[in-house]
Amino acid sequence: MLPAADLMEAFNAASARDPRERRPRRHDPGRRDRLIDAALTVIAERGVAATTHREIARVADVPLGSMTYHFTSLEEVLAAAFTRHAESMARVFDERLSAACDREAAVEAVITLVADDLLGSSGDLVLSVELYVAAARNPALRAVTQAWMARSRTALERHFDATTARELDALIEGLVLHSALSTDPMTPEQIRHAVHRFLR
Amino acid sequence: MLPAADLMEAFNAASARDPRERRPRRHDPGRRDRLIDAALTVIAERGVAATTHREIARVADVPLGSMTYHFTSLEEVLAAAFTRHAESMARVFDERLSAACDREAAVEAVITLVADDLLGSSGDLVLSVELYVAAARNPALRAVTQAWMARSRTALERHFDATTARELDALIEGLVLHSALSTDPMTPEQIRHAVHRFLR
DNA sequence: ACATCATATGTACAATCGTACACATGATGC
DNA sequence: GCATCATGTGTACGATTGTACATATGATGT
Repeated sequence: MLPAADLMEAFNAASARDPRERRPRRHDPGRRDRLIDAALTVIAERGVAATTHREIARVADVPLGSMTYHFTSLEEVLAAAFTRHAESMARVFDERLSAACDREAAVEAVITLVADDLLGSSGDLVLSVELYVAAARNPALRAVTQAWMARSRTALERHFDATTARELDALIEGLVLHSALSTDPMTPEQIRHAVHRFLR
Repeated sequence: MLPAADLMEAFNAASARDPRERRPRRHDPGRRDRLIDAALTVIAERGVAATTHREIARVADVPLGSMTYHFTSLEEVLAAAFTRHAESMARVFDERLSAACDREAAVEAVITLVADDLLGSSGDLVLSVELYVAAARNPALRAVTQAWMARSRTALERHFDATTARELDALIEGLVLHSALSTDPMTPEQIRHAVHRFLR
């Protein structure tokens, strides 16, 4: 066990440094990327409303000034963060569906997508809803969501006709959102039932 | 045409009163209700993030102090506003479905619900998504959404079995949200097609 | 008539915010 | 080596916020 003095020193160095001493300059390439990730963490945990320069900087453990150096405004941070989130979501979508070789496999891919990927991480779900709200009032973010939706629809069209793809996309959206907001989320079996019913 | 002086006077009286003169006291029963409506207006137009005491007071044309008199906190305002919104939505749901006397009419009711009621007023849609986000971090609001979902499901169960009701509820959610976020919203015909396909 | 008190109004205050900006430092190209 | 400048760091400032609170007024019951 460490002496109390050492604990205090470690504590100060890690999080609550003595404000009188300047923190050592760090060589930190890719800090901008880390800040975007930190922004996503904050948005998921606290919401866009609580996402401030200072909070992101605290999570990323960088001084406040670093935010204004890497981003010209808070809007730019949010745009970068949501763009990364949408890209990440779309990639999962692409991968699942391009791995399916026939229609039956595609149906299974959709079920896995909803039950595992989308409902599995509550953080991603919250991020998506936060994005929807933010997009309602920010044209740049609206473009992000539309690109994302177009991409997921295209992925579905590898296996389904255009009309089915669009309807299925909506069903997925509904199943995920509805399930996530409910006290008793739908089980994978219920998801499977709903998808099969629609595609039967 | 009014003289400029009269215009100025009207302007001052209506919105930008001379701060030196105290505004006349108004007998205003039901002001609390009006404030909740004003809050809903602000949330729909500017978002929860921009919903402040001062902005609501401005929209309702009451002094700031009136907000803190009628509500102990901003959270209470939001809770009251979203509760009213959910109640209003649920009522529409109830009315449409209780008016249907057989299953065929119920299907038509669902289609009307989505295509007309839900997609018709973009304000209500925005309010719903704002509520979802707010509910993600506020237990009181989560209870509001859950009560709302339970009620709409019950309304559907007047005409459909429990499993179908739940799946249909999710589909409705997806169709509305998906359609609203898209550049080209689904047409009533497309909505009809999707619902019929699911319930066929 | 008049006292009471729920309601209405105006203002102050500390906290927090986005952003600007001055200064420090070391990686990099020459 | 060494100058340069991209990057890192600390701090200040005006604006806005939620909330508290002092004061004003008229509807209501007696």
